[in-house]
Amino acid sequence: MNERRKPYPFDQFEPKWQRRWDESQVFHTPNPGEGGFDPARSKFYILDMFPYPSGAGLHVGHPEGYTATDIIARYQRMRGRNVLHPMGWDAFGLPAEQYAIKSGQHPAVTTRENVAKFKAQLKRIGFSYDWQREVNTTDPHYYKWTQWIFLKIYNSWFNPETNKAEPISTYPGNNPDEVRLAYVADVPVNWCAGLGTVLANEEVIDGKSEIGGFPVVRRPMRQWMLRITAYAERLASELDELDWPEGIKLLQRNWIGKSEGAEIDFEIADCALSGPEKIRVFTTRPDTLYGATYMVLAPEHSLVDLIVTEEQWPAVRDYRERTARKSDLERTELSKHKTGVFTGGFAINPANGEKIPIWIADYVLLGYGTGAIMGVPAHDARDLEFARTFELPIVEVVQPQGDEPAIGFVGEGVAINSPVINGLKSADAKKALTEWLEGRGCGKQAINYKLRDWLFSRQRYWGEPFPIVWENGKHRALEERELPVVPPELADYKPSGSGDPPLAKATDWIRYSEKATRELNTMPQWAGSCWYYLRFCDPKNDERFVGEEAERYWMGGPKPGGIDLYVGGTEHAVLHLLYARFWHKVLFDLGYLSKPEPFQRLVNQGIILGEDNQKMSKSRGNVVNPDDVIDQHGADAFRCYEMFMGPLEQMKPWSMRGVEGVARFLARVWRLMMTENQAGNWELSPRLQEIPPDKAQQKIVHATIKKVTEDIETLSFNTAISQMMVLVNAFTNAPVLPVTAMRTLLVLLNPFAPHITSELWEKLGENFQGAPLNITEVGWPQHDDALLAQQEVEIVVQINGKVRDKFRAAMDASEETLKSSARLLPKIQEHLGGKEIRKIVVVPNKIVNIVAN
RNA sequence: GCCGGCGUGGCGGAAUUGGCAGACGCGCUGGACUCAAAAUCCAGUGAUCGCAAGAUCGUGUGGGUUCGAUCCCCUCCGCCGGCACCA
Repeated sequence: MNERRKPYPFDQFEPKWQRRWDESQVFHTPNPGEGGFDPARSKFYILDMFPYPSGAGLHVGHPEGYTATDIIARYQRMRGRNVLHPMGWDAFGLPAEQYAIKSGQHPAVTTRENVAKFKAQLKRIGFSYDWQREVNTTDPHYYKWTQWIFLKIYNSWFNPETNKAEPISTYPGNNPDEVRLAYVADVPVNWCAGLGTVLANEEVIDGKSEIGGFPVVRRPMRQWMLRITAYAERLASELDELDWPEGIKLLQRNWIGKSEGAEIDFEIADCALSGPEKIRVFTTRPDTLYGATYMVLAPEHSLVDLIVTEEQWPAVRDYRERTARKSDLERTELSKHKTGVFTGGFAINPANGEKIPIWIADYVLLGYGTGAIMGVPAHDARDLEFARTFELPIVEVVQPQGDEPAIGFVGEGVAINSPVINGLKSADAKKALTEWLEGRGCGKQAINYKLRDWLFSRQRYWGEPFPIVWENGKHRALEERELPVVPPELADYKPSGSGDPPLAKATDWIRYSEKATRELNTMPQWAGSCWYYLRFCDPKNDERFVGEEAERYWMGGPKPGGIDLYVGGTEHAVLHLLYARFWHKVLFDLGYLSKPEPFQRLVNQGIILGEDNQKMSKSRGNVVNPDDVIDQHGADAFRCYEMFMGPLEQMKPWSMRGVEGVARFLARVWRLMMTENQAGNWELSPRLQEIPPDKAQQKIVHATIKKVTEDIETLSFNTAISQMMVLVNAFTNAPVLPVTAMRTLLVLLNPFAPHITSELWEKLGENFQGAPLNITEVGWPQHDDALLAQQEVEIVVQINGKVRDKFRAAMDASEETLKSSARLLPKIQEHLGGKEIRKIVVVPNKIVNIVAN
């Protein structure tokens, strides 16, 4: 007999319960207005980041967050709330397309297979999703509305007066295409030849593509952009009210990168050209204007052509060409030392009227601020390096408060050598100088953001087509009734390499009408995940992206964010979480949504490492497959181990031994209530009896109710499980087991291990009355503080902070009583010897510390 | 370089308005059961010294505050994550 006997028959009852849940649809949550909806209950929307269904199937990292949310979903149902707990598929993406390129198989086929695999795996873990709400971003019924939302964005503009998005019809200007929230622009983009597509800034890491690690180069291309920068201020400030980890908020704030300062206009000296051209710079340190001894423009700056002199022209042209050829990677690597070229032109420092040389250098970026800076070498590290390289003058204008040298001092101090603001502290000097400039019409207060507009088009097949057609070189939106725009079948999905999208090959499909042709780009993978949480509220609605009542109910509530808890990985801290907030705010502004934010509370689960403490990867051979774990130890053990490993948010290594330990715990729970008869069948333990628990048992049961409840609320699942282990250990050798105590244990354990607890609950019900037959109908227990109260406490006695003895004393005994009892202890007397007591510190119910020498 | 997080037994981790460090689990050691093994149950398990009672040391390093510090402050070291010429 090779098959090792299971320590308890999970292999029989786990599939049984999963089938029953499926058949009875117990975890289906009706919407308001539907049959079975109970308006008396409050809502709880708990969401997982939906996965990309890859061919590799689920790995143990996915179910970590999913188990956490499942525990809370089941817990909240038992607390009597209407719980929305859905799952779906973020299924547009590169692997399916690349597989299609190789095999010719349509990506939809691959996707369908992978989804089936993922779904089967998730069901095997016993998650309580409402599968009637399943969504798939590649389903035309879904992406119809993704395209619809794009049209809303396209047909809106951001009104700075009202600080929100409005329909484009309210725009008073005469060229609405200039202000649309979705627009076309010739912009320097991140072109990735390896992937055959452009990428968003967020998708480029160290000059390489986030996916695949191919080199990325800057190249001007005509692309769709979303005006996310209009929302920079709100995206940053409205983070304040959200219950997110501070670290993630900071990551987003840094990405948005707000900085306050001033814009200052420098006149061009000896300008041979007609018209008073000026060069505008942005600075966060207007107080250092007197120290500006030169100026630098980005090589691509449009004014360079106007100011460069005859004899400097060859050098400038050469430098520009070299800069253009550099990839982002090279530009980063070469950032160590400064390069640049003098243009031959000069500008006038508006503070002191001095003539300062204008340079170009690639350390000044076209995309940030105005693409031009004033060089203040004394008080900026980069400017100092540049000035030293090219021997430009250095003028100190800030006096440090300490004894550091003024040159190279970048902190705040006192203004010097600056007639208008001398003696002022930096903060006041900034304000004073900005006002002074404003008065003379050559400067004003300004705010800048690092955030760029979102490059929203991709040269791919497997993505949402844009609901846009082109006619006479102009873009135009399709009508709502023309949605969804479904991509054509193709024989060859390969990108052309030139930047032409694969859709260019579908010559029939392209032709929209006699005169108009379709947009050939597709949307990036982020599009579908920007709003899937809304679709979950009402996934089958064909009239609207989400029904109004469903949206109000599930996405409503007293807080700014509608979703009560969102769990997922940190890798989405600035991508998905920023994009989704942006779309949400646009839809909110246009009146389609109840709340300005989507995700009220966010929790990031930590990465699970392999047993070797390394990141799991195929090449290392340390990947753990959930199916194998479930085969051996069952779904309940798998779930409990995932939670018992350590704090949810922490990175931690997998351990098969650890799984065994948790499986042993569940087996002990099983054997607590079941025994094996001589025929080898499990039957109810004769130790179970309908008697009240004794005092000690009652105390531990209520201590466990308290601890497990609190720990679920704070997502401290590991310590909740420990406490239940303590309880089981305490009952393991009891001659008689009170049924009520066992029932409480089963309810507490149910969210963690739903199968074994359902099975045992049912077995108990067959022999003992007085409880619902199904554990899902049971309410969550409440602990009784009176039962936890102690009459006696142990008092620790220390001498000079070292524990020397302990004694028991009545609860809330007076300080005097504790003092004298402690001093009378023989061990204490011995230790004190001839020492003189200088002081006695008493902490009631805890400690007596005798200070002596 | 800048920003953020973390550092506790052989291992995963627990403990915080500053009050018995090491809960729970793994591993290990011994015992019970067994012809034997597995499984299960019981006991022990931070280090050093000691037959023992017990003593001393101990939460990355060094210092400080305090009757008392894993917890608060300062210094340094290490690891992880993010940003990276952002003017």
